[in-house]
Amino acid sequence: MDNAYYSSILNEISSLLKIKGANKYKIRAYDTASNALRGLLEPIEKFIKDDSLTSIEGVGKSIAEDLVEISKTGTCKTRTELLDELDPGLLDLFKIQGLGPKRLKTLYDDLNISNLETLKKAAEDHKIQELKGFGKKIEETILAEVERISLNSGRTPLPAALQLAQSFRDALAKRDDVEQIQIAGSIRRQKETIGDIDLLVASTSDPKPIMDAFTKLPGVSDILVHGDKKTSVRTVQDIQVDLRVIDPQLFGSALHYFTGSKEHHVKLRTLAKKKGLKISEYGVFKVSDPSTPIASLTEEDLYEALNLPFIPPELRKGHDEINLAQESNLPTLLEQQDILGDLHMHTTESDGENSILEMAQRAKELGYKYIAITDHSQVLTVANGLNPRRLAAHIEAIKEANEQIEDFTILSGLEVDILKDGSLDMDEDLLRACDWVVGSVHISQKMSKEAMTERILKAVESGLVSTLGHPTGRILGGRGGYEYDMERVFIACAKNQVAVEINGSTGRLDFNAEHAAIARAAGVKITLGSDAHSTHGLSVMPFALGQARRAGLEKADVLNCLSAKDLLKAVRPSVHH
DNA sequence: GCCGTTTTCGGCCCGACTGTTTTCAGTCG
Repeated sequence: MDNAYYSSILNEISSLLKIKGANKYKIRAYDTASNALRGLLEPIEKFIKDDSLTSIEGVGKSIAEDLVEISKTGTCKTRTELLDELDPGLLDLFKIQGLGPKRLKTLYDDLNISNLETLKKAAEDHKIQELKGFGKKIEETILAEVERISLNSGRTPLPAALQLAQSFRDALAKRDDVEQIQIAGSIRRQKETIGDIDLLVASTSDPKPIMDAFTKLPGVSDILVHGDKKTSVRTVQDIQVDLRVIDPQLFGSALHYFTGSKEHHVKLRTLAKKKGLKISEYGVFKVSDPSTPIASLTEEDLYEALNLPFIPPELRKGHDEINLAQESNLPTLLEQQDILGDLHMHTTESDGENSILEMAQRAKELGYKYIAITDHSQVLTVANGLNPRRLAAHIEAIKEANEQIEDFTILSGLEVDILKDGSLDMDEDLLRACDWVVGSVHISQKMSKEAMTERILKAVESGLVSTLGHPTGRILGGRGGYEYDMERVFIACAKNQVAVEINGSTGRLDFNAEHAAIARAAGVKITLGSDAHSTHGLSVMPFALGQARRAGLEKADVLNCLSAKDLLKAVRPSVHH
């Protein structure tokens, strides 16, 4: 069981406790612990073995006992007792906007509503509006929400959400009364999937016309909230967009508030309180003087008022970033200009749309010093993968192209398939002849965890692979990826000097930040690759960068920060000696 | 339920908006 599983169980307990009407701080304790587990760099089993669960911030005696039980049985008494008492179908009802724990409890107690079906029936029969605290409007909302949820649910991949956010941002930026506009929320934190889009506008004029215009933008299907300071709409893609308009003097504190995460705010505001300060979207205030903010213009000012260094948005997860900031141990995050090359791309030789030279020229325009050309190997017939004869010729063609471009290096390479038995889909001497080899699993993804682990280990131990390409195989918002013992693979990668990739292609973002952070902690180096299939595709690198930053990676962790020469020395010691 | 260079008991972030109210609870972020 991975940490995400433990985290999800605690989260479920929290939801059940809410319906039960438990103490809200007890509920929060389960939420806090759930979030803390997501930030761990080592498997929970390790903490259990060392009897050190309570060293995790937010995990005390009770939750530690729950976790031990979960490791043995997959569940725990706290959870099973709640499920005996409450219907598990209730958990689905949390997706309905406007229904929180209190109203859900009323519906459950008074009308025995415990799932979406019974909820829909009761709303259609107009039973709900008769309940105390409910009315006609809520009943209508419920019906609309049940319909919406059955059609669509879940989070939107970051790349798609960013595109939508930018279109809203650009539309509003044209207005004269909009002095400044910025995308905040989980997009700014580079979360790989997005729940809703948050936009912040700075304006000295009346916010109302701005918010009215916002509700009338193309693509808006519903207006959810329309107040003096905040407006929320839903788009035709069923994504919620929140807009807040604020005085420019308060932009920093508002941006900070609107960027989140919620967990970061709770921790930071608790710290502020201990210092006799109060933080809100309107600034940092002394408790003794709640009328004049001591910081509000920039986020830097806000952190400074708390005697902290600036914490980049990507790190604001409510994990250990505030502690690190207090100790001056925050990582110096990787920047775009630190990335000297792109280490995964395709050309017309397999399934790409552009030539070697076209890719190189575009990469040079983007500011890179080198690229690796990594077309597919032969088993991927659908992608026109290369057999040994064609690869030999391709290596020559890459060398020729390299002669035709100045102050730039084109590395010859291959994205070689890791076959079902762990062997590599190419002759060994040709793999040795390549500068750079991305080893990837594409075919036969359905196999047992044990077999997949052995398969990948064999490739890692071959000494021929530079980096593992899109290491989980997951598709963002699609299939979940194959399972294997990541800890064992990381240990082997560190030992054999094999890196792991953060693949920036918009459908993948694989590894994500959480996996990359765990890999780094295990001593594994990271590579970034666009997996571009055209010159256009080279521009997705910021997504890989975003995951790297969210993982807390520094220059020293990422091989793309090395020169082409040093890069090759960092991997495959038996090939490059 | 968790936590503690103020505390092992008594706290636990802060504000906007809506609908159902007659001054506010519930929800959301």
